[in-house]
Amino acid sequence: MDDPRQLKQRNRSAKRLNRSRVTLSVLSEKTGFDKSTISRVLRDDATLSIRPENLALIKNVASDLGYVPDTAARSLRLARSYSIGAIVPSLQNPIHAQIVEAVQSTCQARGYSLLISYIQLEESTPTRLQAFVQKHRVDGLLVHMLRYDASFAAEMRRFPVPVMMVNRLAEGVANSITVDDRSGGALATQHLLDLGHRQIAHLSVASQRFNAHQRFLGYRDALKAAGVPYDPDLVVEAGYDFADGVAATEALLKRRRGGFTAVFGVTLMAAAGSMNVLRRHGIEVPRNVSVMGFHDGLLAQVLTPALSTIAYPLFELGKAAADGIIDLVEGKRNEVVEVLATGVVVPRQSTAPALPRTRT
Amino acid sequence: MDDPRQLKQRNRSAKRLNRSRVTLSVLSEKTGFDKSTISRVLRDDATLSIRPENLALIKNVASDLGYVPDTAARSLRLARSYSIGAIVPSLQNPIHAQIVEAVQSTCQARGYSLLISYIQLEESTPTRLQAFVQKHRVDGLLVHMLRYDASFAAEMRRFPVPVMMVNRLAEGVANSITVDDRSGGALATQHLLDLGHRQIAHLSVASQRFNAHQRFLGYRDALKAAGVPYDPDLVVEAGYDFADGVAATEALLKRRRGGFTAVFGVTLMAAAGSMNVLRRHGIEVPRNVSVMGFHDGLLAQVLTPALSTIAYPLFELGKAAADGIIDLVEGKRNEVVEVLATGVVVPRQSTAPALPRTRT
DNA sequence: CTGAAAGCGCTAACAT
DNA sequence: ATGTTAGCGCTTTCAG
Repeated sequence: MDDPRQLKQRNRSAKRLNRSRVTLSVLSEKTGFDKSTISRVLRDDATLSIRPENLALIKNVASDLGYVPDTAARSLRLARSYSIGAIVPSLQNPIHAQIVEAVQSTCQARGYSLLISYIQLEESTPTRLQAFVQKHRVDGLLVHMLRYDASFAAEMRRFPVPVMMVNRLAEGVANSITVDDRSGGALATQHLLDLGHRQIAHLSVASQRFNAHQRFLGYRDALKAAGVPYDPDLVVEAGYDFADGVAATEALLKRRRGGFTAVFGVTLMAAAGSMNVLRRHGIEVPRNVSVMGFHDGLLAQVLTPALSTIAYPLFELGKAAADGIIDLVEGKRNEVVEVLATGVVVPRQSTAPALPRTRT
Repeated sequence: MDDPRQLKQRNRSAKRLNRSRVTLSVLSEKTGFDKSTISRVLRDDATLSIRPENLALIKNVASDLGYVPDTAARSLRLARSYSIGAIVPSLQNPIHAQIVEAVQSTCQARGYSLLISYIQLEESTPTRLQAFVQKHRVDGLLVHMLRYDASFAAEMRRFPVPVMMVNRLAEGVANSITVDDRSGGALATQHLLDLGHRQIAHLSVASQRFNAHQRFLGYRDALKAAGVPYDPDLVVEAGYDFADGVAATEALLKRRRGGFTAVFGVTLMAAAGSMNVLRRHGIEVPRNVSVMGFHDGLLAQVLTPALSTIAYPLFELGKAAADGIIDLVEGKRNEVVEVLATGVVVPRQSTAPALPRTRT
């Protein structure tokens, strides 16, 4: 009864469909033990007691035959899938790509797989998210979005599985993980103040709903703390992209030609746009004007001059998100509200001490 | 019998686990029809004949209740999952991110979901890939890799599901979709030749196994066609990254100071590194030296001067890959070997006509 | 220390 | 024009 029996099943015909999967039943036939026993052995079920020799036998046969439990059957039986769903706008944005990678590796480390869906913001109605959850039986949902509206939050609460917002302020939604953009904005501004700059322009963002608005508040915090009066004329509402940085800086130059010695852009891209315009106008960076970005990335290093910026805890964000949602799923936590500290100033070539008496 | 019966199951207790799923059985109770009938209705099974009124009834109830078929049960029953696995090295690389997005949207459009796995090259043994396939029951596998070795190819052939290489030359592996890098390299070189350049340096790549080697061959093709003798001294073996571009260009400058009027980098990043070094040495781009990259992307537009480059059919690549693997899965094709044409020259500010008589 | 049985939700073959 | 049945591969009582 302990002896593995040899079964011949060499139907290696052209039909690959026929290729018999190694299931528990197969292992049962080979080893003589019951499916249920084998299942428990392979899952290291502590409640099972079995002779060490038999345990070893079963494990060996399983690994020799390359047994891999079937996720579908498992999900069906357990009514859960050991997978997490992530709603992501686009991976083109390296910020998101980096977060997603961290999420993925953390999930993997904790035995979950990650199912990514690129539902666009407009289409991401609760109904669609519900359907996604139900269809794939994901155990939890991570939502990265550019913004969200309030009615959304209400629906989120009565979701069949835990939901968590990533990198978004989420009033009304129970679980979220964000970064303290405000103190990040202050940090960036402080860096410029430390270099002696007093006329610091800020390329901001239109809506108060965006994260970036917090950076603006941090900008004001730092000015205030340094006793530098806030001048609304130095703030231009822009956006996240290169083109936004270009447009905002053009506007700034038109509005006050030369009346600033530094620019703090909301974004790497916006700052890059700014540098581009400055150079086109013959304004040298950092000699005449210093430029500071936000977020770190390849882009910052590749620009000439390399962009000074704030390192943003993207990896930590992704990891915390994955850990958070899995904790929720496993009931290890009932609520997750985390605010990560922003990173650190990464000084590079785009910022330099303010020229004394520069009042062009 | 046609009348929907009202069932009370309002156990909206704190336990969300209890929240009863809408399954075929539930629909069966509500409508009075059998599960199997409902299943066939909902899948628009052509072999089923049913009264239009009943069909409508069933469909309505299903949608009212928000029925969503359970993927796990379906996979188990059908022994397939309607999902495609993708083995990707990293999404940090925007090239990959873009391809993956195209793959994803194409899969979605054809009713498949995409399961991404970041198995690293070193870990991507056939055994691991097998396990991945078996575990998730993916119907097909898309493999993006930086390189592969020959033994790999052999194992690939007897996989339980179709496998396809994306953007890799794959001798031995049946299915692949690649881009004609060679003519792309020729195109890039031709652009510089057209501008009057004759001393065109090329930052190449070390191994012949890389795609980029094809670009080098294209470079030689174009030179030959133009009757410009190939000078090995103008070719520096580098790599894909910014730092590689920096190092290679430094080497080039040391080797022959000024003996070239243009640089063709294998990559956007390498070209960016090159521009950086050139500027540091006081060599103006494009006035003194023109620089040409390969692949298009945000990066190219953001650099100053904006980088001239070759648009690469990234989206098409992803789409063709997804379509190919799904065709294989569905038996619509038995083999997929596609080579896409490279894109087109995107001229920007980093290339300009060669100065006449520049023989520094 | 181990086995038998039931059932998750679905679909396909075979009944009516 | 619809219903019945069986079973995909797994885990969980409950019995020995």
